[in-house]
Amino acid sequence: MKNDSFDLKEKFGLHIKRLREDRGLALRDMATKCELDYSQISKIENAKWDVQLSTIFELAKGLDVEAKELLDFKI
Amino acid sequence: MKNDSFDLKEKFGLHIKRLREDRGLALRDMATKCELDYSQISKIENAKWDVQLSTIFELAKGLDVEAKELLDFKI
DNA sequence: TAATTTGTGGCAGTATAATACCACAAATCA
DNA sequence: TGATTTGTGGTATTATACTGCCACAAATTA
Repeated sequence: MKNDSFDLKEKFGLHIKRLREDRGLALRDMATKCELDYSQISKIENAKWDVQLSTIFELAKGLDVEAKELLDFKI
Repeated sequence: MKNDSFDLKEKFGLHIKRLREDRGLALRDMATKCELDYSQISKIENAKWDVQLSTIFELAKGLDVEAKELLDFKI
């Protein structure tokens, strides 16, 4: 895996978590809005995975945002 | 894999290819600017892979754009 | 206190992204 | 024409994302 130095996964996970909490969504709520298991989302937020493109688009569905907004954070 | 219906990988690949060609970069040129093999980039452009987050950021380095711009296309 | 909600993390199995090569054909150029 | 550049695709191996489930503790609520 690349980009390990500046901990991309961690920044991404925190960004997702922030967006979710801003919307007052529980993991289980968000999971009902997309094709992801709530435990998956938890793992993503906690930087366990280097998520794939299709997963990013699912997260966007769950958060009602455009996918590109999910990459809008400082690395 | 999710999002199969609207062919996310294909749209993404075409978007990458367009950005690269707009910059007059050959695959081998672009590959020198990031931690990707030129044959990898070819496969991504041709929708062979559901790329990971870290790979998206590498592609962005190779194209001198912000990662979020790589998700800025219509699905 | 009791019941519910919430987040975390474990598990096993499957699919596939990533890596690092290389060969080849077609296009481009000298 | 001959040399170089360019894109495509093959291969074998390794790592890990994903799936779907579930148990648990802590926090929240009634």
